[in-house]
Amino acid sequence: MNLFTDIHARVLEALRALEAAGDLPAGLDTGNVTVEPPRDPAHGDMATNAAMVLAKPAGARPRDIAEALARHLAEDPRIATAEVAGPGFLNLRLSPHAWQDVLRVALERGQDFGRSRMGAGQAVNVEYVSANPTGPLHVGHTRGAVFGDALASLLDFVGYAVTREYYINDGGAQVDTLARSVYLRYLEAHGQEVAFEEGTYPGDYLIEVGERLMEQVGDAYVDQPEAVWLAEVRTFATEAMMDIIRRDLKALGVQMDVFFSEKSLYGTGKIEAALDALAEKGLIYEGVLEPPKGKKPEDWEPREQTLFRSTAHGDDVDRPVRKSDGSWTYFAPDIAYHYDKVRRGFDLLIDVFGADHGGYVKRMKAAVSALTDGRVPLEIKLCQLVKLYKGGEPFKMSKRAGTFVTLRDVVEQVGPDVTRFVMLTRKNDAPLDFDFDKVLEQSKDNPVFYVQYAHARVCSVLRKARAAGIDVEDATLAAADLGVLTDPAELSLARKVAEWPRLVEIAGRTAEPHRVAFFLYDLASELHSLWNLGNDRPELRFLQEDAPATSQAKIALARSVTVVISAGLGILGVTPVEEMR
RNA sequence: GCACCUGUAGCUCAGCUGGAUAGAGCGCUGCCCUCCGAAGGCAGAGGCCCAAGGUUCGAAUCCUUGCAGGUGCGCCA
Repeated sequence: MNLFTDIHARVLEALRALEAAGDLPAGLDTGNVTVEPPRDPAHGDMATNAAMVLAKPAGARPRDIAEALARHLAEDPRIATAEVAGPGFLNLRLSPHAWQDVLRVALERGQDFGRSRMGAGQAVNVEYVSANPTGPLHVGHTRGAVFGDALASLLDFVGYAVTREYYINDGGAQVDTLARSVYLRYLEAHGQEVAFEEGTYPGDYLIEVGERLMEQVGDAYVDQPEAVWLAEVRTFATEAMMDIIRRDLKALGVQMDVFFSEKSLYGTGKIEAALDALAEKGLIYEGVLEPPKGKKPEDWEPREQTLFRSTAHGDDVDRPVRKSDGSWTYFAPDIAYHYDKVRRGFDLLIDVFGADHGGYVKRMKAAVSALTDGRVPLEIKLCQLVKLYKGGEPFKMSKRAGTFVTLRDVVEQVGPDVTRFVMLTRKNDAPLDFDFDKVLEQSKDNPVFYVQYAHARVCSVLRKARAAGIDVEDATLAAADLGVLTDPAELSLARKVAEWPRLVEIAGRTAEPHRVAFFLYDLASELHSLWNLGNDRPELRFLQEDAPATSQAKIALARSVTVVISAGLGILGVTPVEEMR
């Protein structure tokens, strides 16, 4: 149930009636007709631009159309008044029972209030995190993980069939480096002195992996040449790292459906098959790239490589899929991976990348566009950097200084709920400040607290009502007579609740989960505002001790707010709290 | 040099994919507790929406150009 789309449909119906009556020419394009909440609430509950959009094609004056439309709409019982205003807006004011109905629906549907069929069950694959299995996840990955996860939940909520996927980069040379580094830790576990030279990973996190390797193989690899152990240790090390990564993701509340191994693309003909598919379209050729202008690499020399004609699909230059020594570039398995996703039947692909991979967007889109002849869209969401602060002071991340902040550090210090909410209080393409102290502050500066507080306040009212012997089960509240909710402050809050279904659809359409976080903040703000009015005006308090029926109506309003808050927090992956501590 | 992202209140940012007089929080100035938890609320001041053109009934939003900041740019994944 989305009151805005309902009224929108009603407006279109009225327009068709005007056409039928000859008041408007037939066959007008109503695609641009909108029904939205006006910026200024004084203008009413909803406004439609229909008259202005249609004036020109209909060859009529906007105000005339608006007035004719107003006469039709006034017949609808949900619409109290329809007034023409400004250049031709039609401002609608809904009758209180329209809003009261929304509250009833919210209580009846609970967590599913606002669920939409917008996605029409289309299969969408959301790929996120996809960090190299060579080290633990850090703060940057954390943002991508939270964003991707919330986006996946959001799309699910608006009616897509979502698959959450992690691409393991276990195919390249960095896995050999990982294996060698683990081997050093393994020798160390056997009591040897080792040195971590340039090109190895000296991080402490590999100590336990080396120890586990020792437990498993004893001294079998000690003082043996690489040929003996490299392949085995590579597999062991990647699996060990993926265990760590999975554990960290779990601590953050992220659960993947699929872990896809890059390695599985090698030696199986999958890369070749993907490139063959491109070759069949004449998009693969041998050639030499021009050096980038302005910033020419020191050791530039022309080389003949196998290239993908990505410029045919919107890229700026063609991209190599094979190095000059004949081995694959990173791009080649990536093409094969996306080809695989396409062949698994997804209608839409979404990749969540870090901002440092921005340069990769066009070629990846070009590849998918070429492989599917443009049938399967690939949307790439870039997450900007996270800037860390502690007590207002910038907090530099440095491996050498030992201030390498991992996902685990963050989650252990502030908890998964706070981490997730804060990471979603900014657009994905804007940089994010994360202050370890401020995010834990219990004040209204802190949006996490503010939203949770609103939820907890209502829970507290419910507890008190039960103690007073009032039935506040959702079913009872939904059946209560909500007609007593007529105060402007109460209707204003109900209006906000009614906006939720519309808001999630917008958030889903734009793939912007941060909109949910901002909406919850606004909603919480409205609740706090009404709550505070109760200080001076006792009749606005949710709990009316001597009037159970009135209490039920008012509590129904409050409860519907928490229904939306917990649904919204659910999308963000945050657990609502019942009381503050 | 090129590509992508970002320029909105003193600060940090929203702005519903073109709507009416541009919003919130912090900070600043004043109010409101024998209270349903004030861990909060109310009011006020504060704007050339980076700049200049264009598109149209209408632009912070779309297009062009410029300026500023960030990110990236063939054998790194």
